[in-house]
Amino acid sequence: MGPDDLLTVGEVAHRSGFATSALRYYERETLISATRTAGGQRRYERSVLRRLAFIRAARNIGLSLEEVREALDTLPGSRTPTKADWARLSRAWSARLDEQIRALRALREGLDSCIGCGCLSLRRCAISNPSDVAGTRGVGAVYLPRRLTDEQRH
Amino acid sequence: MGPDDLLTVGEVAHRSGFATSALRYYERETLISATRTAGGQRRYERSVLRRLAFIRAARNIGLSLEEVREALDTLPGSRTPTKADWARLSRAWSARLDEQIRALRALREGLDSCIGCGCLSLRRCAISNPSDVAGTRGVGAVYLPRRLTDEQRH
DNA sequence: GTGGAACTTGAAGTCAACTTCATGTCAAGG
DNA sequence: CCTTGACATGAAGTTGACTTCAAGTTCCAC
Repeated sequence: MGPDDLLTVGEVAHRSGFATSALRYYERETLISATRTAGGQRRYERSVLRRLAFIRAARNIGLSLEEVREALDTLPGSRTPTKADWARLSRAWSARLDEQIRALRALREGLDSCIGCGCLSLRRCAISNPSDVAGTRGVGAVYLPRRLTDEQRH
Repeated sequence: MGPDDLLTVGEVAHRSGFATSALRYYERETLISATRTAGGQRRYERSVLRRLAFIRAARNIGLSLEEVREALDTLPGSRTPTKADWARLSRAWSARLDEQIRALRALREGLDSCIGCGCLSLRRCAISNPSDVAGTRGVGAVYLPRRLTDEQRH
């Protein structure tokens, strides 16, 4: 009956595009799971690949792992998730993307008017206003990612 | 002739919206500078406020401090930057914003088609494809920021 | 001239999402 | 049976952009 259909970390890493270290990290963070061989090595079911695809997609869209976990937790624990399950999760992203695009456009419009006067006024300029749309709390960019066009992978 | 027109860190912090710790950090990173009193306390010229407004705007748009530094370094060292100087720097952002919006729209379209089938296929789905548009190198989201609507400041 | 708020410093801590390292064990082809 | 590549672990390191801390100093209104 074949080799029991289970995948090693190396195989999962190769097929998912994640590093093995990332897979171990995701396991610690309870985003994925695996059975173990008698010797203690991980063995993954095929379904982990779709789960990892979801994780990558979510990360691409900008969700934190915490948010990914929350989403994954809404999957039925009893049965293998269906396409409809995944579609439901993905659908929620659409609104999020719309919102982000909207925010970006607003920022761009503000920028256009700022360029006209070169002001960047602390009080009037929407772009540089600290208490305005952008709540720069926490780490990193508020509106946009870095390195959008930097696609090298090692 | 008035109190010499110089600002303390506290004043600059209050008027710029940055924490004093951030101002010290920016100084270490040579993004801003200050003179000192006989006793060693910082005193800022008013022009630092516009510089900080630029920094905040750039951060809102998603530039790293490194990129901000590069931009600021193109300002003339000899004279006080004019509105035209600031406008020139801001203009460069417009293209960047356009690019980011474009990438977001592409992502959204891909998502729409993915929702249709619920696939998230590792091979076919543009959204979850590891080697596709998103080169998830470095830290954080590739396409989008987190916490876009989370505006609390403390 | 004094009290206390505001300032100074370097060092260390934080956060997310991993990666790297050192050291040791497992699995399977020859 | 043996070798060797793949795997295991916990601890520590990385990055960017700061914040927090401890301990001491300065400024200035009264």
